[in-house]
Amino acid sequence: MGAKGVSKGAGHPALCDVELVTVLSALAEPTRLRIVAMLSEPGGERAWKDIDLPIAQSTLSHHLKILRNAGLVRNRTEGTRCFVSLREEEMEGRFPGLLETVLHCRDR
Amino acid sequence: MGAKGVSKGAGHPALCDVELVTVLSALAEPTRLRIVAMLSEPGGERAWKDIDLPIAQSTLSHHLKILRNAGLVRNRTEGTRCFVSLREEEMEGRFPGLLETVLHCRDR
DNA sequence: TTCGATGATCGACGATCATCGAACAGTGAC
DNA sequence: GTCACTGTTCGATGATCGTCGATCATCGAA
Repeated sequence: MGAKGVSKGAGHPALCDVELVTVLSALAEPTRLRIVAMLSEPGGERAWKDIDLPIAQSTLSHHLKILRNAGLVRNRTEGTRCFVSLREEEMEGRFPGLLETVLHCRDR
Repeated sequence: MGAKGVSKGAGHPALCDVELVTVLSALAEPTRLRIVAMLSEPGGERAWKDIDLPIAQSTLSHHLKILRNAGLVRNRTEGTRCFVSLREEEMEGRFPGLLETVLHCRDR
């Protein structure tokens, strides 16, 4: 166990260890940007299975891992299910305004 | 010639044709992010030769092309010399706050 | 016209990436 | 225990990327 009681293979990095370029790389991919935008909608948390995109399950898992490593999203396991959410406040502390600006630019 | 009297092999895209993901991809590389930060410093315009980084000349040309295609920088040819500058106001019109936020996040 | 300088373009290379199906590991239900 | 379900991990494959040296096109100067 890393820092908290986290989910399976994950491991969430401390935001201070995350580089800006890592975050930008994570966001610079259409599918991942779409996931982040989806998670930013009201409701906050999203069940894994509710993220339905035209990609294989293993591909989605791969993208979520990249978003996790970039400190953008958080995994929470509840029983056999998994929930994903944005690390909005923490990202705001590390990279002020970044997430909000990117999301705002996305749907202008 | 594309739209304006532009420089050599370049061709600057209209900002409305540039996708957000393209901009993020362009910024998601250490060398290019460094170039953009360099161009954002007081003085605005930079002579090609004054951009000295530990990379080959052809590599720099390649990175500047990517930044150009992303609408981030502009090339101006004067005789045999070339000057590079940020398209700050135009980027602000297309992606409000993005450039400023990213640059601010870079050197916190 | 010939020369030197400048910056773009051209392969080529190794590395990284997005994608997939298959196999694996953890959980709750039976 | 066994089964079904869920999400991760493992290769593998084809595409893209960053990098380089070499070549090319353009310009001012001699």
